[in-house]
Amino acid sequence: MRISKSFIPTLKEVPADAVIPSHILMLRSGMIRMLSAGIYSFLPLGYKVIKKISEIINEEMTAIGGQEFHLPALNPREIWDETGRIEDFGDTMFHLKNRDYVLAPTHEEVMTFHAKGAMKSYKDMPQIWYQIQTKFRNEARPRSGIIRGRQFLMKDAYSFDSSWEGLDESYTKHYQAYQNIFDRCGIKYFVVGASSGAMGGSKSEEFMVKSDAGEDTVAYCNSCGYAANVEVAQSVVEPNERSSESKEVYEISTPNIHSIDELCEFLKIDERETAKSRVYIFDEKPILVLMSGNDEVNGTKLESILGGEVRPAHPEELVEITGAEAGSIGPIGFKERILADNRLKDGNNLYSGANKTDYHIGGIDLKRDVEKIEYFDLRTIESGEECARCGEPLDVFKAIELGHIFKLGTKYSEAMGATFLNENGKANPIIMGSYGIGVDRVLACFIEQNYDEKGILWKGPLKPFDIQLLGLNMKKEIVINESNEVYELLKSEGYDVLFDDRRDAQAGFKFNDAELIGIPLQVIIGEKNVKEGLIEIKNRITGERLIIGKHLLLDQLKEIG
RNA sequence: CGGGGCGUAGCGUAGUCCGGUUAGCGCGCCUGCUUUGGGAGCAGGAGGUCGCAGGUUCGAAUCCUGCCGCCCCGACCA
Repeated sequence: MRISKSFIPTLKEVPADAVIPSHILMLRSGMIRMLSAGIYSFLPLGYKVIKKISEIINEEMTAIGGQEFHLPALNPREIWDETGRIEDFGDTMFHLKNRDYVLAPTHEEVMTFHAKGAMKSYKDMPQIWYQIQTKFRNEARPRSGIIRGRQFLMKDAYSFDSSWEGLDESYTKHYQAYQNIFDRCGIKYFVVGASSGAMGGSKSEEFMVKSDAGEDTVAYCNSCGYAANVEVAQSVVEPNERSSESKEVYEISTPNIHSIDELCEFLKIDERETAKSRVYIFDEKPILVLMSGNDEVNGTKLESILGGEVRPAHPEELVEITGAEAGSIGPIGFKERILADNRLKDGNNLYSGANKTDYHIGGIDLKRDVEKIEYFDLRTIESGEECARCGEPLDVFKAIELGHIFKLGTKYSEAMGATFLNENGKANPIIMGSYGIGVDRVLACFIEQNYDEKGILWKGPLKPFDIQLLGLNMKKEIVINESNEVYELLKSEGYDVLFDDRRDAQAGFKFNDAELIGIPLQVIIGEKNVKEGLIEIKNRITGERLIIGKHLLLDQLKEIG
């Protein structure tokens, strides 16, 4: 493709609104442009890569028996009412104003709708159906360029099985297909156990990419490979030691002390001698959650223990419930349910709030003084804690979710009445799985993992072109002729070539553009070399230059690769 | 949704606190000449509802009010 006839609007300067590398580079290299917050257009160069990713996904899905669909983004509200997910999604779902339609954020409902009545017999299954299409979510805060948008390209697959063993098989197939897909794309990733959240179902795993731009936090053990979203991650934390003697409970005046750090500073004590209180509302009733020191409550763990959603109590509610403001709340005298983290188990001589603003209580013995107390693993784990599997220190870092596979079970088939007849002629709900990949995130993640100060470093099958051909002075007849000739030659050999044939651009300008776009191989036609029958090949990644006789060009390119 | 920042030409920005020429600069764009292996030089030129609306004032990019948009942190996130 000739650049002079293409639309590849590169930018020399960094757009003010872009912050993370992939966003900056996609804008600068002319792959995307923003239309509105979280809504991006793919320009030809960007879309070309998207299609390459899609093609890899298609091949791997076909390999496990997947069949591609094209589904409506516009959905009647009823099918979402059937599964109750209008409420689950809440404000995250887009609703149309002038007709009772929603914009689909995912496609369990539509796929189940089609499976219903079509999968009549156990003989009709297994099936794997998938699509690669735009999804819509009314994200409260889009961010990080393409990584979190209000509309995004997602591949989602659904498996339909007549038995739980069949689901296991479909799940395993997808797991393997996903590994193939990400490996082929050249993405460095890892797999974590995850919470299935509002999707429902039992087992789920996420394919993650380590990145500061990520929105998930994961724990990873470099030693044994244990990996889990911090929502569910566990570590070994021994309960605090119990002193041999319990002091009496006593009240302390602690004016303007609101945090554990302030309390420790004020009383000259260690944070492990304190019990932090958090009040949550579950099922319209308050629950006190006690944590050791500054340990953070893990909301996901709390919700799975309680079996439902919780929310933190508002400041006004705190006063109403406990009689004290935040910072002075504690277990002594708290009349509702009390949960405590395992680390506090049977602790004594603890300091906590007095349920009286600006007062704390010391000498608390949880065993003696707090009758109804239930202990659970409620902590959010931290970097450096011991791996629950092998005991080595865990690494905790941010990551981007690229893929997510779920064993859905019968949540959707039951809700929508999608049943089949089994061997005994009995109607059973179809057993489903759901498997997603953020296609445009694959692009962003690849760039996050492959760039330098000059631009993108493409390699492998995602590269938008094989070779960038630079004609350095396209006003000189000799360079024009030579580069046109080389262009035709490379094309005829099957290379996909981006030909910088711009007449007015300076050499340095072309070099910088080529490095920004980042095609792995550059073939450079300069006047001096042409006159000596020479041609230059440059490796974008290593910067290595080779000047060779023109007749050796094809051999040399084959050798490189 | 809470907190913070920003909005001036296609891009990046100065000016805004403290109101007062014709809103300035760099890049890009157009014309011509020169240059041609690391983001060219000279000359000439085009391009602005200063986010929108209202208000204060003799006078508003600048002050006030409301709204909209974008970015960052947080909350939320199948």
